[in-house]
Amino acid sequence: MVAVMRSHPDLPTEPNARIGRPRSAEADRAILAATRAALVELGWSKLTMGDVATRAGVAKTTLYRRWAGKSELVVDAVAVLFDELELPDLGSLVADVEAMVLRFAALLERPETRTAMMAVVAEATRDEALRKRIRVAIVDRQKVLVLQGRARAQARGELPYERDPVTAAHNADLIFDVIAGAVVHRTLVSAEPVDPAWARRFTRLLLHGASAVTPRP
Amino acid sequence: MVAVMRSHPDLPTEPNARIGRPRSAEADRAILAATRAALVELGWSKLTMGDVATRAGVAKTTLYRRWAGKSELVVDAVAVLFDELELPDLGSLVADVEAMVLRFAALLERPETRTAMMAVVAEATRDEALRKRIRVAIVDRQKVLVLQGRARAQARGELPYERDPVTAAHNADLIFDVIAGAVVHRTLVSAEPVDPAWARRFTRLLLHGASAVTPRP
DNA sequence: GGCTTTCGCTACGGCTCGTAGCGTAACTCC
DNA sequence: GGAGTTACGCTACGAGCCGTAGCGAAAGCC
Repeated sequence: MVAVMRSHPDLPTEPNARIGRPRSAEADRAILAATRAALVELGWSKLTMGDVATRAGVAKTTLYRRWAGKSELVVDAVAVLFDELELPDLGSLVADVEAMVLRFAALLERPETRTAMMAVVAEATRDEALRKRIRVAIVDRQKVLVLQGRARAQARGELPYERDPVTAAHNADLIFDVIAGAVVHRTLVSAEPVDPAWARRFTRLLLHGASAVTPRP
Repeated sequence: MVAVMRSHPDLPTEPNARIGRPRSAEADRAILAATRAALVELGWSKLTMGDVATRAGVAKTTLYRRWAGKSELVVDAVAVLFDELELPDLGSLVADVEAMVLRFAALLERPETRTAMMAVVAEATRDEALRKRIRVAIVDRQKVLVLQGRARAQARGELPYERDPVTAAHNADLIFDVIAGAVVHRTLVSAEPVDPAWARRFTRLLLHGASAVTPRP
């Protein structure tokens, strides 16, 4: 997540231990924290590199030595928040999904992530490198949770084991897009809260389908 | 969709027929078209008001007389594209949903919408007025399609009629967030194509649930 | 001590923003 | 036809941010 834009890769010496003055890890910490603070106070669009540098007590040039621009910086600043996400084990697939939805939504409702996520994804539509950065720093880590949840549910006998690995991967990707997409859309586009009642309705829909949301009399 | 920021509402005379030089409808057309062209060529972040004005053959001040800023302008410019969305009647709920998903995805894969949608939603997280503008200009019109689809499916006997109107509204909102959210997430975050195969898998999941994506032997 | 890299600082050209001020054009009401 | 009102194109401007260059000093390796 750190260590970006080094002038030239490790050709001369062995991979670890480069020469010259090392980069201050403390500065990294301060910059990322300052970025999150600025996101909360100003939001994505009014956040400027100069302001972040001032908040962090660092020169503006130091920022540009490590991050190519605002988008890359914000991705790294927000990514650590997603690392706190964990899949709870509540004994049943329904309970696990519901809890996961609520945790994910709580994260998206924080002002930092709320204003940052959509913005960086928007930037990424025209920037392949940024897209990859978002994927490895944020998206892929969430997708792991889906895989964990499925494995648990299969062990419990709540979901069938898939024989074809291609189908299995397809299903995992699909379910991930549905869960993340629905929560994001509800939170950021519809701008309505993801409360326990919504999580319950959504989970019911996800597991049993639209035909079952209102059971026939 | 037009007619914004008029200096004072129609107090003196009757509602229609205001005094003074009327606004050029041709200019509106040219500006919105220029905005879409700029979105395609430059993308959201590099689009500037001055550039749009030049493309449209209009003075920059004319833009600011009608739109408060970039976000509002782009919302209106993209909104007309969503008006082309229609719900096909293919005889079954499955076929209708699949077709709708593909049409919606095709719209999101266009360069104009691709770069614009996420960006304006990101701006809207800190701007209630902009959020409302997006809702009435884009979101609510799509939600109607869900209501249409449900009505048809109910008439066909594919979905149960809901007695409680509150539950009915909840379900419609939920299904809307799931469909739109999943397609948007797949297209813009996962950055993978929504092809007929994906649409089929998604529709199956939506209608019958995760327990049914891989039928038990 | 030599070498290399990072750091803070200052300064800069370039771009975009959003507005003000003007004279002119278009339209309505009397 | 004239008076009143609003929209338009144009120019100019201060303000803010961007991203970089150039410097001397600091902090590590050989």
